[in-house]
Formats: sequence, structure tokens, C-alpha cells
Amino acid sequence: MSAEPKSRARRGVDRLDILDAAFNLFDEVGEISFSIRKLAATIGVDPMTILHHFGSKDELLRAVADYALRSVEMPSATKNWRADLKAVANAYRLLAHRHPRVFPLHFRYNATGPADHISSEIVYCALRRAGLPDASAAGLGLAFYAFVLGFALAEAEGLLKAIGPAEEAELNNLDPKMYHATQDLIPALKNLDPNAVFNDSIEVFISGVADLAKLKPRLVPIPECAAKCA
Amino acid sequence: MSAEPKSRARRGVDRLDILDAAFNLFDEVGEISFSIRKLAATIGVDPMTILHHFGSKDELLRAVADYALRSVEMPSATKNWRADLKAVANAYRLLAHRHPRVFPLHFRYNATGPADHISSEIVYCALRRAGLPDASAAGLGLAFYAFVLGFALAEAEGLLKAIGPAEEAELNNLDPKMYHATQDLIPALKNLDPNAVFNDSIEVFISGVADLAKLKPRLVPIPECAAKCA
DNA sequence: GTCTAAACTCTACACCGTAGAAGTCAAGAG
DNA sequence: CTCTTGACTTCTACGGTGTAGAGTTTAGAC
Repeated sequence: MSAEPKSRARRGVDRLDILDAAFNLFDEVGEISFSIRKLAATIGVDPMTILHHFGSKDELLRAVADYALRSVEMPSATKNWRADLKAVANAYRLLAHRHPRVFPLHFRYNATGPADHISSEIVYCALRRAGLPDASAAGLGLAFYAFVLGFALAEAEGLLKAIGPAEEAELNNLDPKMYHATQDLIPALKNLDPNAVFNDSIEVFISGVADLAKLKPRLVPIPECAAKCA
Repeated sequence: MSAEPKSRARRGVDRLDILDAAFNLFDEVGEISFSIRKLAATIGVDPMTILHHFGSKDELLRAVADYALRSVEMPSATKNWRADLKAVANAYRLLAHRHPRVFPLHFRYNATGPADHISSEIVYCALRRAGLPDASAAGLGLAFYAFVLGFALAEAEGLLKAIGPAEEAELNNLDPKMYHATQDLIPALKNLDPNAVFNDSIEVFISGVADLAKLKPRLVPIPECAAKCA
């Protein structure tokens, strides 16, 4: 048995060509404008060719999401669990910054590819080294992803940036009796720095994890992990 | 000038009828199957009638997202900022549980309706009472939403639940040398309780906020807010 | 050469959002 | 009452979509 799939017919385009082109097109035009027919046109092929490589548009997009995930380089574990969590969070944020159109696909098609296992291994390892028992580590690992992906998604969709004059006017028009805190924060919202917000947030998560580990410390030591991770 | 728009023609359906039907249909069939033509059929009207009330499908969905947000009852502020943050988070999670199909729309169309201002007022107020300076309160308020919405979205999309036999087998097939922590956590992942994870996560966020407030305390007192919120 | 099967293309269908024209009907003016 | 008006609704049509099903091409096995 050879490594090649020993194709007997002509090979105009293969899966990877299509995937790469699909990724680029999607990244460029966004979800609403992306269509199999346009993709077929850009790579000079019949639309049905694409559908015979991938079963349906849905599966194609799933593959695109996975392809994007693989394009970002995941960090390696270090001795510092806090730094490891930051590194993973930064990797996802970088992905969202680089490919804001593709990024939302990860929420629709729950990413379970190897690249994701790599990062989750780091996260789980970090949370255990922080001192959490396994039950908490598992749950908080997933919560960590919910937070990081939610943050990155909000940023990719443009929800997490300094407010402009229009939003400022809207907030100023609210009833001052009911929206006092909101209106007090308008200057801060106008000068919002996404990077600072991200750093603060990660810091909050990390110190919260440390607190929880003190509150509910793990009773059994980490088997072998210490030898591998640290 | 009267309050009514003094309509001169017959009133078959109005905006609210359409909105309500659209919300219910979307909630039932999901985004991919939802279409203006189907919606028109269910309420016995021509598709174009809908498009003349709302400018386009996009604006209709935007209105649906806003309509869903208004359907959830936001809590009132109490004396306890920790309880207030939990209450807001729970309100959004409840919305996601009740309407998992509609919920993702909030990420596409950044919700800026009044209902959202109500909750964000509570959040900002809570963070200031926690002792954060305005700059941190503004940023962490948005980060809080990113976390809560991300968590709720992940849950609505089915990413945040106990793993089944298929996922377990997949994790077991990973290389034990590289995925030690992941495989150790398989029992915990099989018994994952979403509610417990949510509570842990909120607790982590809250104690992290308290830590940050100690690290970077606000120097100026909260103007008037104390009289209103507490 | 022939044979075979994988890769690809063609045709066709049902459905979509929506522009633009035409129709319909309640309410005020005479 | 009739007539006008204009907001509301519907009709028709167009260019687009995903994809099922049948037909065509082509590279390697013999």
C-alpha cells in the first residue's frame, strides 16, 4: 500500500487546493458572500467538483474552520502555568485578528481537531499545576475557552473597541437617573484599549484560578505530569 | 399629532406580528432553514409585505435578536456587587438556554438596545463598587460580557457538556506521551456538570476582580452612585 | 490496444432575497 | 354618495444559491 491514494484519473485540483482557496475566499468576502459557485469560479473548476471532494457546503466550512485553526502556531508548555494560559489565549486572539471572517466558524463547528487538543493539553496541564483538582480543572479548562473564544469573537465582530461619537451620543441620551454608572464611564469607554482590556481580563482569570485553587486544593498529586510539563 | 401613525389603509399585520412570528420560527427551525418566504407562509402573507416592514432580511434578524433580548427579565441592582454580577450572567445564560437558535444572533448584530443598557448599568455599577477604577471597570465590564456571552454561546451550541463515548474514544486514541493531562481528565470530562462549571467560572471572575481591585484600587470615590446602587 | 474506476462536468430543480410594477382598500374631501 | 389619495399588500420577474443525478473524461492496469 502506497502513501498516495493511487489516483487513477486526472488530478486537476486536490482537497488541499480547494481548502486553501476556500479559506482565502472566505477570509476575503465573508460568510454572506461566500458561495461554492464563486469558489469554483476562482479556481476554475465546476462547482460540483468541490462538492464531490467535500460532501456539502457545511462540511467544506467545517474543514475551513479546522484549516484556520491549524494555521496558528500553538505555544509549548513552560514551567510557568500563568504564562502558558496567557500564551494560549494570545494564540487564539491572534487567529481572530488575522482571520476575523473565518474565526466565527469555530463556534458553529466545535473545533475538535488535533490543533485544539494541543492547546487544551496545555490549558489542562496549567490548571492542574495551578493546584486545581481534576473536576475543577476540566470545567475551568472549558470555561477558559469560552472566555478566550468569546473575547476573540467579540473583538473580531467589532464589539470590543473604544466607542465612537454615535455611541457616545446614544449613552448620553439615556436617562441620567437610571444610567449613572454607564454615563460616568463614557470617558473611559472612549479611550478603551483592547490590548489592556485583554491583559486585565486574563490577569483576572488567572488570579481567580489561584484563589479557587486555595479554596479547593487538589488532594492527590499530579501523576507524571510534573515530569513532563515542568 | 396623534400617537397613532394615523394609518389610512387597512392594517393586516403590523411589525410586532411579524417580529413575533419571525422569532418563533427562527427559534424552531434555526438559521439555515429560516427564510422570509417560509415566514410569510406561516403568517399567511406575501413575502414582500415582510420586506416592506423591515428593510431586508438582515434588518429583520437584527430586530429578532433585539426582541429576544427584551424577552428576558433583567435583575435589579442589590447591595451585593458579587450577587449582581451573578444575576446578570444568569439572565443571559437563561436566554441562551431558552432560545439557543436565536442567541447567536447577538454576536453578529452587536446588541445595543435598552435591555442591554440596563444590564450593563448593573455590571458597571458592580465593578465600581468592587473597587475598580473607571478605566478598569469599563474594560472589565466588556470583558465580562465577552465571557458570559461566550459561555452561553458555547453552551447553546453544545460545546460545553459532558463528553460522550465517541469523544472519549477520540481522546484515548491520542498519543499518551503528549496528551497526558487531557487523558487524565477524561473521567472528569465524562461527569461534567455545566451548572457547576458556570458557578465555578463566575466565582473565578469575581474573585479575580476583587484581587485586581486590591492591586489597582480606585482613588476617587464613586460619585452619587453609592446613593443609588447601594 | 481495451478495460475500469476515479475525477470531473453538464443539466436541471427547487429555493432564496428582493427590485419594481401593479393592485387593493380605508379614510378624508367634495 | 363619489372621488382622490396614499399607505399597505401582492404579483411578477431576475439573478443568485446548494446540490441531486446522469453523463463525460482521463490515467493507470492489463
